[in-house]
Amino acid sequence: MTLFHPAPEQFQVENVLTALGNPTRLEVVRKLAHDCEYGHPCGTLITGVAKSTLTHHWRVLREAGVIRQEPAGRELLIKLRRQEMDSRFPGLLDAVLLAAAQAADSAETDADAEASIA
Amino acid sequence: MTLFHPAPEQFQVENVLTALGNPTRLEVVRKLAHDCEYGHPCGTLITGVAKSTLTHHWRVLREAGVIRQEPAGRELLIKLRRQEMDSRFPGLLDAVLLAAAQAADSAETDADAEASIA
DNA sequence: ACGACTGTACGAGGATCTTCGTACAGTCTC
DNA sequence: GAGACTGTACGAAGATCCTCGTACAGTCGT
Repeated sequence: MTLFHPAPEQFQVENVLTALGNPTRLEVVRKLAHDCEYGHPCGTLITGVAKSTLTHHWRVLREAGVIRQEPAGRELLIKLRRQEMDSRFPGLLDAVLLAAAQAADSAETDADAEASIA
Repeated sequence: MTLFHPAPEQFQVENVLTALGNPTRLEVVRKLAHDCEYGHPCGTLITGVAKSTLTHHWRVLREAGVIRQEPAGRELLIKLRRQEMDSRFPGLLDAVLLAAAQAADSAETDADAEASIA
């Protein structure tokens, strides 16, 4: 049961975009980007989702080249493959993260606006 | 039958990434980016695909905010909404187009390599 | 008005994605 | 070794996506 990690030359734009095009996965990637030095155990990033569902999302992200999963004891530490992604697709990850951050900001602003109305 | 075009504030990252995550649509966007001043009629961008299939792809791209469809006589001219996309998600479209161009290059290199072997 | 043309709308089939529950493999602690 | 823990593998159900054929609306020429 060795997990497949593609080499940077094997990264495909479509796969990366599809992987990041899912709200759950995009949220995970945002959290990982926040402190990308340390790896996070699989179970600590998202709550309220079944384990097997998460496994599915890890697979999609991993096979697109977005994340790396490294065994550490009985856990698998997840890290963003930021450097490799940047070297293959310069600026892509940054642009997506920036866009996602903007979306989160405007969502907060909306919530504030609604709250101030109520 | 007025086609819906979202305002830039309504653009959502997930939709844009999903729209660009499809090979057919990404190819279309690349062609549009090549000369984004002029609009292309719907039928002139891709061949070998059913009309109704194209209509589906135009809808996905349009509702994500990537393209605009303007009536012109009996045709609909398609343009990239590059400026609006850039103002909402800075650098995103450029990064995707760059990545797609790199992918196309490496595909050509692969083809050349295979051809030189054969 | 009529026919040719461009492209959307609708419905259907097949493939893929998302989610879940359950079962299992490895690892850590006692 | 027994039990708790982390996460994958597998199978299934439901939703969504992709593709197509056909039918229709609007426009241009004659």
